[in-house]
Amino acid sequence: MMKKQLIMEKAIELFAKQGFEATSVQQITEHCGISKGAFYLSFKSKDELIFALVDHFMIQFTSDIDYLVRNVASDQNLLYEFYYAIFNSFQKHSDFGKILIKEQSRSFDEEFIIKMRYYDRLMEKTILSMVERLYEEKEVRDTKYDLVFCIKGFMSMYSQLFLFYNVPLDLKLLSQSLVEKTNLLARNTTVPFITKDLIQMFDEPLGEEVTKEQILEIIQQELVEMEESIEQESLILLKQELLAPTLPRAIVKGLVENIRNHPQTKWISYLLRNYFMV
Amino acid sequence: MMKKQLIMEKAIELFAKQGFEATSVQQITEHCGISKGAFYLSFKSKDELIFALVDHFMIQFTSDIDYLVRNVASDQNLLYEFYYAIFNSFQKHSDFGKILIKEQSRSFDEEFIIKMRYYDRLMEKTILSMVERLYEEKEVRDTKYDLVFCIKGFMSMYSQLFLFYNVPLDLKLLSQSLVEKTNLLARNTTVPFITKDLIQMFDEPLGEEVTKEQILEIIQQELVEMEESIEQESLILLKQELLAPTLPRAIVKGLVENIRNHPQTKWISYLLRNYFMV
DNA sequence: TTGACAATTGACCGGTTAGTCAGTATTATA
DNA sequence: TATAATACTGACTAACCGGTCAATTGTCAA
Repeated sequence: MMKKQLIMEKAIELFAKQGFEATSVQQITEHCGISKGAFYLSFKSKDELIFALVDHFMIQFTSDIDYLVRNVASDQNLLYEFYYAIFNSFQKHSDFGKILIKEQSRSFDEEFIIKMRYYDRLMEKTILSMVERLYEEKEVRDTKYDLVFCIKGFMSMYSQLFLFYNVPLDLKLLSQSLVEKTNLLARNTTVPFITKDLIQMFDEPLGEEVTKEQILEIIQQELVEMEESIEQESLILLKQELLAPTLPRAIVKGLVENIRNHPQTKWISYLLRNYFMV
Repeated sequence: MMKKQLIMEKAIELFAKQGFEATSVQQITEHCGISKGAFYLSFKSKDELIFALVDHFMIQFTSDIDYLVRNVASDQNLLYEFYYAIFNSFQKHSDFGKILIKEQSRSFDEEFIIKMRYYDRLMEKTILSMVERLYEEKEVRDTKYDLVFCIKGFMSMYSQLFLFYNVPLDLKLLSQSLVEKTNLLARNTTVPFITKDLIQMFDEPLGEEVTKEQILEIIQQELVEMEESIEQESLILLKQELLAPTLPRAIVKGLVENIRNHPQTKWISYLLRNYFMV
């Protein structure tokens, strides 16, 4: 399974430079120092690779930001921390960001569009919960969907600076600047455009919640590939808890926290956080 | 030359659905009901087709918006008219809009990137001049570049609604909503991020102005393909004026106005408006 | 009706691609 | 060390691509 990692890392570099279509499997394998056949031992097809890449990064990105929004204690700093984390992530994974922008060309690929829309809506959900936490209900009741839209607009607009110019940017100033803009819009907007009705017109309800069985399956799949570690032990305990709840909430929360920083289990941590509501 | 038109129209449909790379010349010609060879009578290559498409639409879009910003009399309405025109155009040409978004995947194609960056900067210039006209210099001196960025962000964010959902949207309300947001940001922002210095770091000076000779060449090229009309007569007079200025400004302005609404001469009208400064 | 010219066709070419598979090398096991 | 299982290789295939050009069809003046 180490090969999978290697291929993904090398493929990102090439995709970012040349785009997905323009990069051949041959090029990737040469860049990895392996044969073409070896590629197909790790991935069933070239498409499976790009999907794996998208999942790998979007899962990390989405669950990191969600964790942050749930766990920054001070309302005062939340918005700042949010923007900072977003752009820090864009900066760190700029190669993947480039791929994401380029591969909007795949927007005719049904599977791809559904996948992206799914992560997009998870992010929207997170932003919305942040907005609802930060501002008075009466203040933003009618305008909060516009606000979410504007925040996403700021994110996408300013992140282009990271992706297309290799200029070192002052993340702190940028975050401050966007905090001010967001607060201005949140506290003074009176003419909303995106109403709840409008949202519902193009948002079919977010696919039914992930079920216990699905989570168990993901856990099982992950367990077979893990070596002995705190994460593995935590995951086993969480699996038992999922089958038959016995542990106190505090312990469950701690276990979920244990697996939060491992890339392979981050997603499970996110799913369990939602499932156990800890 | 009628074939060219036909190919461009049919190609847009296919590109919007499938993307540029994924659409073969064969598919295009089949969709047009012509042979593959006939395609190469109108365009030297597949690339030349996409460049022609980009030029055709971006020229119209850019010069229409620029004309509007220069000619809406009332400052009161300008911003509203601006947004309305933008989204109206996105709605009308949503197929081309989709191509534009998808073909950011061509960002490794040097020629393409330069072309797009050129139109992007023309648009930025227009927006900046609007901002400078609408707001007090002392109010937006330090924040106007951020403001331009935010306006572009609003444009790109909300235009996605037109491109990805076939929902009839209330353009008037949307424009009003964005006017309010823009005014809020313009009048209250105190923490700028994009400074003039930063702009200059990634904006090499906008390519030297188009010269008189270049304009003459474009006019000449256009004249040979034109049938007798007011536009043709105006263009001939403007050509003479360019070679030896004799006419009063009012007449020049009128002649430039005459050729503004013809798709083929719109760009010339834009260039001459800048050249004669009328 | 003829013949010269222009417009149009589609089989064809060289090149590239994703994906396969028979065979080879490596490792683990007994 | 012998055997079995696994990991890996790279030549090969079938399909498709953009682009060409000899052959065919259409047009119109004489």
